[in-house]
Parts: sequence; structure tokens; C-alpha cells
Amino acid sequence: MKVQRFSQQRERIYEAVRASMEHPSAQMVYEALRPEMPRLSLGTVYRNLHQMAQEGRLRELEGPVARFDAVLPPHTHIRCIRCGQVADLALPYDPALDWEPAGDGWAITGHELVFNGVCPACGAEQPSEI
Amino acid sequence: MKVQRFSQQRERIYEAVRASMEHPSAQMVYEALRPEMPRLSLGTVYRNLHQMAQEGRLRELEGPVARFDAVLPPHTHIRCIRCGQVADLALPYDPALDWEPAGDGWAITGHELVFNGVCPACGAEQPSEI
DNA sequence: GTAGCTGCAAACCTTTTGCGCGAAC
DNA sequence: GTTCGCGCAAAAGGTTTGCAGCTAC
Repeated sequence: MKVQRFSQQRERIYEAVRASMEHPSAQMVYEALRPEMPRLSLGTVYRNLHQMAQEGRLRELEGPVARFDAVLPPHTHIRCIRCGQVADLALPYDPALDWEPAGDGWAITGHELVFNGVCPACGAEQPSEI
Repeated sequence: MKVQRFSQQRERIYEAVRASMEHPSAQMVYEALRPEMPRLSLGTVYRNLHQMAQEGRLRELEGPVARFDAVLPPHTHIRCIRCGQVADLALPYDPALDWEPAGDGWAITGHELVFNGVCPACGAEQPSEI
């Protein structure tokens, strides 16, 4: 088992994410820190962001691959956190949400509701560790 | 203005997405069609998927870049469809959703609610075309 | 001293794009 | 015949990884 050590870089990266209001990407964190840490490397930013996300110290949004769907009416999806499979979900999609007052001057055009979970196949393989 | 022409490939790509239960990625569509269309190119798949998504004939899920957030409790996000900016939204996140019977043997671990819209800055630039 | 972490660079994967040829109209 | 779409290949992001040296313990 790996024991995690203290690292100056990791703390700075964490602070940069915490300080930013814009839910930064790895690239954005990298550029924000470059002025004060000119030798920082993008690989280190990625490594630490993912490490902290796995620890639960940060939250990560979205997946890297675009998926397409021929079912046009908005509906709810569920994605397996093990194998990445995406399925439709028999759960209500509430279009009324789009009309709630979001304030702040945003014009809402729709929303995406994606559940995360373990699909039957993956659950059967390793029922324990979630 | 471009006038869209009929294309064998586009129809096959559309059928492949429609036939698939798994919300395929471009790569998956490409591999599914290769046996029957050995000369098909991945670039063509991407071009047609995006074209059809823009037409509204298909639906596209997710964005390409990972974003990180230091706010740990689950909450709702809103993303600008013009500039890609992500912000927190003062709208209820309902953890109870995770306990609704999803059926089908899935074990739900959480959910992600992301609104799409136009941020104040982008809305000010081009109020018209959404 | 040992193992984890870093910077660097190369590799990888997904997606986009330029170009000349073939297809739809 | 004129445009648009295709296959091909190269390029362009974004992300991961191998390695040798450095750092926390």
C-alpha cells in the first residue's frame, strides 16, 4: 500500500482549484500556477488532480469521450463507473426545471441528468468494492 | 448557404446509432460499420455525427475536457454552451433521487445535474441566436 | 536509505482539418 | 458541370506514462 507524502505542488494545486471560481481544467490550473511555479509540469498537475479526486479531496466533472444518442426527447442517462457503459434510465426527466429562476442572468436551454452507478455485469464481477 | 445532399454513409451512421443500445461513441460507430463498409473513415463518422447533432437528428452527450471542483458536497452546475464556462447553480440537488428504484440491477452511487445555457457575458454579446 | 513525487519528453487517444477524387444533383 | 461529401493522412488538442533525479520521511 502506498503511503502518500506531503508535497508542496499538490497543496498549491489544491489551493488553485479552491481559489478559482471557474471549476478549472488541468490546463487552467497549470497556467494559473506557472507565474509562481515556473518549473511546474502539466503532467504533475494531472497526476495530482486525479490523485486528489480519487481521495475525495476534489470532485471531477465529465468524461473524456463524446457519446451519441438517437433518442431525441430529453431523458435521463446512467453511466457505469467501472466499464463506462451508458444506458437510458426509466426515471422522470423534468423539463419544468429549465424554467426555474436561475438568476444571475443565465438563459437556460436545457439540462442533463446523468446518474453514476455500477451496471449489473460489473456488479456481478466484484460485488464488494464500490 | 450549403444545401445538404443525401449520403449513403450518413444514413448508415445514423442507423448504427439508432440500432445500438449503448449510446455509442464515434469510435464505436466506426468499428460497428467497418465490417460492412471497409473503406469508411473515422473522420467521416465524426463529420456526420456532428452534422446530425447540429441538425437535431441526433443528441450528443458530454464535453471533452475534465473539470475539477473543490466544493465536495454534490451540487448542481451550469455550463455555457457558447464559451464553455462552468458555474455553480443555486438550485436544489436532491440526494433522494439516488434512492429511487432504478431497477435493472444497477447500483446507483450518485448523480450529476448539469444545466446548459448562455452565460450573461455571452448573452450580452449576441442576444439573438440561441 | 527508501519510496514517493517531480520535471521532462515521448507516447497515446480522441477529434479536427486540408486536399484531391468521387458522388449527388 | 457544379458542389458537396468521402477517404486518407497529417495535425491538433487533451491526457497519460516512463524515467532519472530530487524530496519527504
